[in-house]
Amino acid sequence: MKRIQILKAGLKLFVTQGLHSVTIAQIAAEAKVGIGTVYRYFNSKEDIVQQIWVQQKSEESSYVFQDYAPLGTIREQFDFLWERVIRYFLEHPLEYQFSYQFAASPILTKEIHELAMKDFLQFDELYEKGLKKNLFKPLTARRLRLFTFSTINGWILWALDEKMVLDDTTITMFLQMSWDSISVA
Amino acid sequence: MKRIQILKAGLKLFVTQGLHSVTIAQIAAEAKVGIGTVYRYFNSKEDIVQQIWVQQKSEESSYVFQDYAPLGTIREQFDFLWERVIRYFLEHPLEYQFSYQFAASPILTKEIHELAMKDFLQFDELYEKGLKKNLFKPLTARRLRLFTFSTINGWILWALDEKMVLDDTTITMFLQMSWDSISVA
DNA sequence: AAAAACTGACGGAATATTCCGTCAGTTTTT
DNA sequence: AAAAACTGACGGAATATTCCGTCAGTTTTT
Repeated sequence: MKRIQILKAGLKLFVTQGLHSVTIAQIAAEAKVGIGTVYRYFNSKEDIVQQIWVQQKSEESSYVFQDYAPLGTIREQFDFLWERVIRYFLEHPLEYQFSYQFAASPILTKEIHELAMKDFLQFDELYEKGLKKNLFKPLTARRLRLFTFSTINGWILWALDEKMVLDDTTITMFLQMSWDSISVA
Repeated sequence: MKRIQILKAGLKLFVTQGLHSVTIAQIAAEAKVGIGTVYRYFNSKEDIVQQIWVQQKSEESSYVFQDYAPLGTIREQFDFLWERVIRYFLEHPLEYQFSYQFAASPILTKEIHELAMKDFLQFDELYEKGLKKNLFKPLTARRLRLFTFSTINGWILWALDEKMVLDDTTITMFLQMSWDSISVA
């Protein structure tokens, strides 16, 4: 419980103030917890960041894959999953910003990334199936997934930045754009 | 001269170690400059980051728009400019990572972003022309530009990460994907 | 030779981290 | 079943450590 409080507090502060200007004492205060307690659960500020990342990716994937069954056409599955990703981030702007800001941070090792990403590998199965049916441009499943993700990722960034209203029509168009970019003409 | 040395040193250290773990003394050492000298040119670490950003975007845009003349088809202009963007980043991985890592940082204010982005507005003219000819999906020029940029941005991230070999064929395909995502079917 | 630029040792403020007493809850003893 | 002993999470004061930013002395430029 306290551990989660600390993670949430850290996430909020890191996103709004930037890693370097957040002190452990601030995190403790925001989490309504003693400073010592922070050290009971974490070794350092970097450790907190790493654990937020893992926790975060885990929450994301639960949301995305909840009730997911790979039925229907590839396109339907594609839309189902990516729409979930989009909605998750739009509903959790703080978490999104954290995700964006730290994705390329040197604090997160390759090991942490792999650990955190393992739940997202289901995406690759989808792309594999699409490739077999010659729906996609000739890249590996992994690369197609990364491509779609980075597209969506950047798009959400400015959608939040410009406080765009994201109704169903907009999201549908966006999924169409993502699809068009990887599918064969 | 020393100012530029400091900016380059800061960029390198921030990217490889992360903002919070880089000290002014480290930057001074890397730049082969006294600590006091850093304070002669900059007020703080945050100030250094902001000035790196501005400097960086300025170098990028010089590279991208060098010898650019809006001739030929929209598609040709599109390819010309975005290929330049891609090549710039591929040739400057450190600069790319800096750009990626700090794009969403709370250190960079809206003012800094606007200042740094003003040289890239030429892109919007291109998109405006394309919109007039009904080549693109019905979004604003600004949004189409941001969309393409985020696509390319994310793509370069994993290209560098996976140490992909980026020959002309790959770049051509990639430009095709970016084009496909915004053009009308 | 005067002014400007530079250097890096140093003091002290800021911050991280440790350490220990407290106390609510649990287990053992009587 | 009451009392005593035990446990370990917790908080925050104390301490260790880092890091900033200044400034006296030095070098370079004009």
